[in-house]
Amino acid sequence: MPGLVAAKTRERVLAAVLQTNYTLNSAAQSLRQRRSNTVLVVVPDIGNTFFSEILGGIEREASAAGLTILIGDSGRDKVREEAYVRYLLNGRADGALLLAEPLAAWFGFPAMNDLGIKPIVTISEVGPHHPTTAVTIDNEAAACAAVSHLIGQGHRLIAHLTGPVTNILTRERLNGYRRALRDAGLECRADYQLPGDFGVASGRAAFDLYSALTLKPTAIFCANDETAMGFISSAHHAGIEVPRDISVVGFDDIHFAQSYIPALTTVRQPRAEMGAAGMRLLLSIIANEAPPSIRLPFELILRDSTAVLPPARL
Amino acid sequence: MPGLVAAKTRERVLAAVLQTNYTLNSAAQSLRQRRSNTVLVVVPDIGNTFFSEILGGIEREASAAGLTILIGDSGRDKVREEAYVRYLLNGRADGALLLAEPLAAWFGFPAMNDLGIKPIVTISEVGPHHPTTAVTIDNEAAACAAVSHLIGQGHRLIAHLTGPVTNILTRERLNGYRRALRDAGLECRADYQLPGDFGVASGRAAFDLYSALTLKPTAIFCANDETAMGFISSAHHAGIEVPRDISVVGFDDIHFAQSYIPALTTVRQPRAEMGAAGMRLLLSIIANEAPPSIRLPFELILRDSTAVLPPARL
DNA sequence: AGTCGCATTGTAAAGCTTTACATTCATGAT
DNA sequence: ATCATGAATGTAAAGCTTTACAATGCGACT
Repeated sequence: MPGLVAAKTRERVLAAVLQTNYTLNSAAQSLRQRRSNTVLVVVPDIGNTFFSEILGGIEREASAAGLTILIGDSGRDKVREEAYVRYLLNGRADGALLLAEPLAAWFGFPAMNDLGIKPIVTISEVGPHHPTTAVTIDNEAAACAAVSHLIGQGHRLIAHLTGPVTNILTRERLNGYRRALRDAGLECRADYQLPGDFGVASGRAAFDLYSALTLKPTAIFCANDETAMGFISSAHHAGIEVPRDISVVGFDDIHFAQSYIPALTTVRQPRAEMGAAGMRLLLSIIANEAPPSIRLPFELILRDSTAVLPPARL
Repeated sequence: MPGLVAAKTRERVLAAVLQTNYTLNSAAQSLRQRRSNTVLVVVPDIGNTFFSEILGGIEREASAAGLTILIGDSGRDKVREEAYVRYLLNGRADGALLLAEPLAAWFGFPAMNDLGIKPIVTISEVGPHHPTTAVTIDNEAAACAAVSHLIGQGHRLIAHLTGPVTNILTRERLNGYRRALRDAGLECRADYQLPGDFGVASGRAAFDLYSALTLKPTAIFCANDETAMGFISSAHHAGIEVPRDISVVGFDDIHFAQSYIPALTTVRQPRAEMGAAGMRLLLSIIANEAPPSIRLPFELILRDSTAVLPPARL
């Protein structure tokens, strides 16, 4: 390899390259190398800011490894997600990073299962039916910490605005909520569990349910920040102020949480790091290793949407 | 073509396909077809919610046309954006949709200019130096409408929180702001133009500048919703309430604008439609047509962050 | 009945890069 | 001086699909 090529030869080649506008054709490259140097990232909803920061982490790690990321928006739609499964089978991507609980489709192809190691990593949500290597936080502990904080502030009547029933995160956070109440010897009322779906609108709708309650909760733990904002927004329009009349805790610490009025008390997930860690796991799997799943720490961020319960209201 | 293939032959082939787990290899396909059936979408910041909805529109139109979209986050970084230019040259994408003013790099390759028609469409921002086919709104008129609304509410002292100086949108919206003032015979004070950069933090910083003004504006027109939220958030912490003490108008009508407290008066851009229209333009260019640029209508959305100026304060 | 044309099927090449292998050359050692 | 070893260069094939072209066959028309 010493001389590699003579200087003048190199020069002539480079000149020719410039003249001809020669560039590598990545299709031919992929074909011969039998890999695409691309990883697929499937997000359930690209409009949801929660995923953006994760994508940032993924992107950073991917470009460091010289990989391209192909972002697919499944819209939580089965058919669309199945279309993305094809991307792996077609060789358009070497592996997939799923930002939602993986559908069965990801495991329905022998080609996928033939490999002892599946080039799939799940971030944030881990599926109980089809376990993959995953990056998560301890949602139950986080929810428990959030609710315990409210209890510490003197709240005894604490509602929970849940996520969509089918989602694993919803169940985990609900369990954490229940555990915190139980540990404090508080009652776990069924009518205090308000249904939501992680969307702003469902937060608004939840406020109507709250309004209809005869014994009003003094605090509410929301399954994510968006629903919390929807709830607070509706409350504001009804003359109910946060945290004066009710304390609200969110989940995720999305970008706008700290600029909201009131600034939102919430649980921060290290989203960029989750994305980066997920990508590193995937690279490791593609390199035929079998890395263990990762659980990252969460952090309770105290801001202005929660307050100590005035003694008079106890 | 009548019989095409006999039923039993078809059956046998299909059986073989199943047995062998045969799937089309897209690399080979791209290589032979000399196109990738993929379009590149370059966003300056995937974490910015403004772009999400545009992406949604692009995605919808693309999947209808059987195309894959490859989303690249340039991070407003020249080097990274130049890397994406390669995607076109490499044949990894058949065309590009740019969600920011295109850099010179997009036009630096003969291969690109050789084609009379460049497979590039710009959405939202159109570059004056390197004009491409584009989808825009009339930013100047929109800004003018927003400021005129404030004037109609009795405001005479109206500030403007600008975007980053290098951005074309900043200039257009600033022009609209000035025009509205001029048309109303109002003074256009230099110290009422507060610098921003479309980020929440710059909105916060702008509030400090506002605080330092001796003659306080009674209204402010912000170049986008994020800076408006930053401004309002800081104001709130300082005991200045919107719209009681100052009216605020944003721009973009991002997802959270209506759930903000107060709900934001803002200019709505038809983002999904802008994305869809951009994709249609690109498809048309790829099909070797030369479609004209498109200008879509905007809409002034009146919410709670603006109010009629009390006569006492005139 | 022969020829022409249409339709279908089959075969081969093109598309561009990478990898593997063979060949050549040079250098060092026996 | 010859052989062996290593490096460097050159050649060919592989990777998978699509497209173009040739060939085959059948039916219809003259």
